[in-house]
Amino acid sequence: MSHFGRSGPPDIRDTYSLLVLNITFRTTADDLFPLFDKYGKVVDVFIPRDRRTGESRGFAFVRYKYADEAQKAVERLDGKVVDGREIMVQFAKYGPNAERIHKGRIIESSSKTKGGSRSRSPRPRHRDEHRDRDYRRRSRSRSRERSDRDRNRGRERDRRRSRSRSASPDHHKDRGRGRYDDERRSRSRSYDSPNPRRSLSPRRTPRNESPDAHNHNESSPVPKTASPNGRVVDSRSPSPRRSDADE
DNA sequence: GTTGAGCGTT
Repeated sequence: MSHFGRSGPPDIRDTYSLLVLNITFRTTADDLFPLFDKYGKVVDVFIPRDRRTGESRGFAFVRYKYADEAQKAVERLDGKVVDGREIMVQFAKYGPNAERIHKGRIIESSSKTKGGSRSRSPRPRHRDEHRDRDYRRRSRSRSRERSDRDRNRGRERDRRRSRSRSASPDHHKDRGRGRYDDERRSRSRSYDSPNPRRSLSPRRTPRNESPDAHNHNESSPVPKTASPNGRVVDSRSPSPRRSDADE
């Protein structure tokens, strides 16, 4: 789905994929193409977008025809400020089919049965990792907090993130229980009180006519329960007055 | 209208 008019990947037989990160959400392939094409022959520029919203995910894939040009583009465009945002250009590590990529080129996994785990290098060496690492670590800390907070209202976003970076497999279990627990707690706070009768007592609304007020007092829609003491107790409204008198 | 770690489409 690039501006080339071709559907899907054009030809990945001898192309070198570059991953462009930290780009703006409004940056399109057309904006990156002229930038990358100046440093070499760009075969295709693809920007993954969200299936539902269709918004850009913040990164793009640029495929070069030659590795040397791709390498040059990486060193040239990496760190370049595009649209007011510093982009990060690096060789793609993973292919479209989850195939491993070596130096940007796709390597057939069937050729070699290498049990290379993707999480082997969570943070490949960067150009300036001595200070970049600390900077990014701090930045990610804030992100994590924000993500955890936003996860309460938007889980789909998180699901999209958890493609390979799944935090912990225990979350899927805790999620269901935690959600129910939250509801139960909320319910408990709302209804269950240290003293339910006192809670309902202050709810005196003489002017506010109850839903059953228009039903006339002769026919009460609410059955009244007679206490052993002989006192009539309303099962729906536990007699605020009596409660007040007793207490 | 927002967001900011990461790896991809017919």
